[in-house]
Amino acid sequence: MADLKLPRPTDKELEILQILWRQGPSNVRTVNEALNLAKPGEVGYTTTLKLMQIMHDKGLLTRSKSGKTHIYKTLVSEGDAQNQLVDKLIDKAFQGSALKLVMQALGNRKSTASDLNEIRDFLDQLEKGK
Amino acid sequence: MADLKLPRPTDKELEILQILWRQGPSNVRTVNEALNLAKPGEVGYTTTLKLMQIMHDKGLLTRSKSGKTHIYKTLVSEGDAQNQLVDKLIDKAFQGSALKLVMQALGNRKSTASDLNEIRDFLDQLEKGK
DNA sequence: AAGTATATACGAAAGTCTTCGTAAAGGCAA
DNA sequence: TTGCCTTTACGAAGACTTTCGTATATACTT
Repeated sequence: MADLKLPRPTDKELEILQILWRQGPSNVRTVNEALNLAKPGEVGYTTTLKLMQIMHDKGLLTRSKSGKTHIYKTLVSEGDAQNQLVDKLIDKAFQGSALKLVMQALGNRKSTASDLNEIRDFLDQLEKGK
Repeated sequence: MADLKLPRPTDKELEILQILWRQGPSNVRTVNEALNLAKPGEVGYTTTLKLMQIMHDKGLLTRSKSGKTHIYKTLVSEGDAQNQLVDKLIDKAFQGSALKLVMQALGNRKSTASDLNEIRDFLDQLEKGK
C-alpha cells in the first residue's frame, strides 16, 4: 500500500475514501448511497461518479469492470492518509510539534477516564518498544 | 477573543495568521517579508495585500490606519484556531474520536522520553482537575 | 426487437483560492 | 511644484473543487 501522496485530499475525496475504507471495494451507486446517508444534502449520482473518476485519474483509486459497472478500490490505506493529514496539521498549525497537537487535542475536549488510561498504556508500550 | 469561526482557513490564510500571532499587529509589508522568509517561492506584495484585505472582509482581521498604512490584527486566537482545526480533523478523518487521533499522532512519529513524560503529567493533571 | 433501467463519459457552470498587473491616492524630497 | 516611493484599491486570470445536464453505451425484460 505504502506511500502514495494524496496531494490535497479535498473534503469530498476524504468522504469517499472513508466510505471505501469501511465498505471495501464498491461501485458508484453504493458509494453514492452511503454519501447521502451520512449527510443531509443530496448528492447527485453523476456527481459522485465524476468525483470517483477524478480520483481514479489522480491515482487515488483503481477500478475493475464487473459486468457493466466499475468496482473501485482505494490505493491509500486509512492509516497512511491519517498520518499525512496529521503531519500536515502539525506542520501548518503546531510549529512542527506533535506534542503540542496532542496536548491541545486532549486539553480542550472531554475525555473519559478509560480513554486517558488507554493513552497511558499506549505510552508505556511506546517506551518498552525502544 | 472567543469563538469566531474560521470557515475554511486556507493554507495562505493560516500562514498569515501564524505570522500575526508571532509578530503581533503588523502592516502588509512586514507580513509579506515574513512570508517570503519562511518559504522559497516569492510572494508578490500585492498578493499579500489582497489576501489580507480578503481576510479583513471575512472578519478574520481588524485594521487601523497609522499614517498611510494599515495595521492588521488577528481576531482569532491561536488556541481557538488550533482547536477548530483539530476538531475538523477528528471529524473528517478519525470518526470523531480524539483518542484515535492522539494515538496516531504519537504512534507514527518519534517522541522523546521527556515528551512522553510530559504527556503523562498532563494526563494526571487532567484527572485531578475533575 | 423495443423499451426501460442503469452505467459511463463528457462538458460546462458556479464557486473559491491564489496570483498579479495596473491604476489611484498619499506623503516626501529636491 | 514636480516627481518618486509606498500603500491601497480594483479587476481579472488561471487553477481547482463541486455540481449537474445531457448524451451514449450496456444489459435486462417482455
